[in-house]
Amino acid sequence: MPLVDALIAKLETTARLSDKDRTLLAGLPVVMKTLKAGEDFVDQGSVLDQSAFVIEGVLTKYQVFPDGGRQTVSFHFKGEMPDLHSVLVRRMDHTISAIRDTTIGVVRHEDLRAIMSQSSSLAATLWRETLIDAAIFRQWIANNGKRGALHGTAHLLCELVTRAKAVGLLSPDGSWFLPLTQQHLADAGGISIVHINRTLRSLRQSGLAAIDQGRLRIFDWEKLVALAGFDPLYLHLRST
Amino acid sequence: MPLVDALIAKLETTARLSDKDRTLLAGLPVVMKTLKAGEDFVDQGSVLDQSAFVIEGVLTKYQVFPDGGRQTVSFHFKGEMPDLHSVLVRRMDHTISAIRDTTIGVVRHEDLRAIMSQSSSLAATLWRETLIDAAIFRQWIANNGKRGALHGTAHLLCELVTRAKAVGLLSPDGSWFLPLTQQHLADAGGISIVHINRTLRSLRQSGLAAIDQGRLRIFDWEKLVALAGFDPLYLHLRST
DNA sequence: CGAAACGTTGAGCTAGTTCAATCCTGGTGG
DNA sequence: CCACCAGGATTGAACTAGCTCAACGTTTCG
Repeated sequence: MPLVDALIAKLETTARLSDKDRTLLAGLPVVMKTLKAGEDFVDQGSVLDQSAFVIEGVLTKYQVFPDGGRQTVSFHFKGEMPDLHSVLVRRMDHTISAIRDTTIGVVRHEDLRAIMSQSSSLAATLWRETLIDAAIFRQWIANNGKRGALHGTAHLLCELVTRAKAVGLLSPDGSWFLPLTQQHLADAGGISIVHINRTLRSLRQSGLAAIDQGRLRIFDWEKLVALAGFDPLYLHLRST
Repeated sequence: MPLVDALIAKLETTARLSDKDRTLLAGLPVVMKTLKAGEDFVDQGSVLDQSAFVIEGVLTKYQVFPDGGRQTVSFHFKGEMPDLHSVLVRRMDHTISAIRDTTIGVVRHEDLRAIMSQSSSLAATLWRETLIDAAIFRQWIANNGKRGALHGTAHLLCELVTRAKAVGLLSPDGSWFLPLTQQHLADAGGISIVHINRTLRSLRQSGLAAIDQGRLRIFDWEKLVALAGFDPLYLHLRST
């Protein structure tokens, strides 16, 4: 299976691609690269001339503060491009690293620009991806702000499961080998690892969802959605 | 002064516009509209066929939760387009309203698409604007997450002053008639109005900044920046 | 002047933190 | 096969940040 298929499949969860656009994407020169768990591959402050998409694994984007604190601002799964924005905004305000061993496909900005200039609908599709990322950021502002730990964590889980499902990462029984530790969830929510642990316990004890041995199981999707106030509209998935 | 000048001036704070792009923008059909303080002009869930930019006044973007809670996700000043993304992502996941009496310029998506198809550099400039908005969202995730009330509020003030200065909203003495009440700041930070009040008091008592009678005065920019951990890089202003 | 909106403060409560200890679980060397 | 180790998960206890309720002060404006 060609490397770009992960990217194409992801784009098709939110947009309709023309045959021409699919062909242009398929012709994109891609260099495959493997990252070790915990490896940074884009540094805060650096300038890029290439972007990457996830082929297999998980990436995270985070900021580091002067005092050493860390705020995670996104997670990226199969097919997603965490640094697509670097095509137009070259200096990075965050670090991107691999959460576990991850395979990415690297494409040069030059080549991306070339296919976008050949198809304005493809350019629009890529722009639209970054706008959906922005909508996700808006939800995360609420997760870390008004929602508070319990509702915010529930919302995050709803979102991650919905996104993972869209690109076919869930097991047939609906569970998911969630590739995140409690530390990762804590860094995303801006809360302590102790508190994320207690928040997850609360979700488990109310029979909504549980993570055990790395596997996320949703027991009561309706109730979890209600608790989170989750409306998948902002993800703009074609299937919902 | 033509209505679009506010938009053009704002775009030029972050991008270089060609004569052609400036001409295209200047030819954009704009309908001026005035909004009363507190008036919603885009509703959560609605579908738009037009976008707006601020001519004079302030807009805010916020989400409303099932329980009636509210999370503000952005403020918009002169020249900014809070719903530019609606060109590609039509259904709104948030409400936009005027904070005080505000004049906006409304442009049809159709006309925006037309000028973008005539100039790919103009299209890129507009796309880039939405990417900078996304970078601001990332900072707000941190403001409401890891930074906490004091550091997060300091960071927000640094950002707002920097943005206001870029479009010439500061008085000659460096102060600014901040068009936000403590309630607005609280909704942005996801904290209570009582707590924002105490946070501002703390900033005032440490001699960093004070808001009195609607006027924001920065006493010690260096210290405020240090407290906030503010690095204006993410705003991508040409002047810094 | 009076009303409405905004700002300020105290007091008691709740959510979330830090520190520290303990417990799994999976992997590795002998 | 087992002992050991490292990273992650879990818990208790004491502490801090932030919330709610309620009262009161101040500014603005008709």
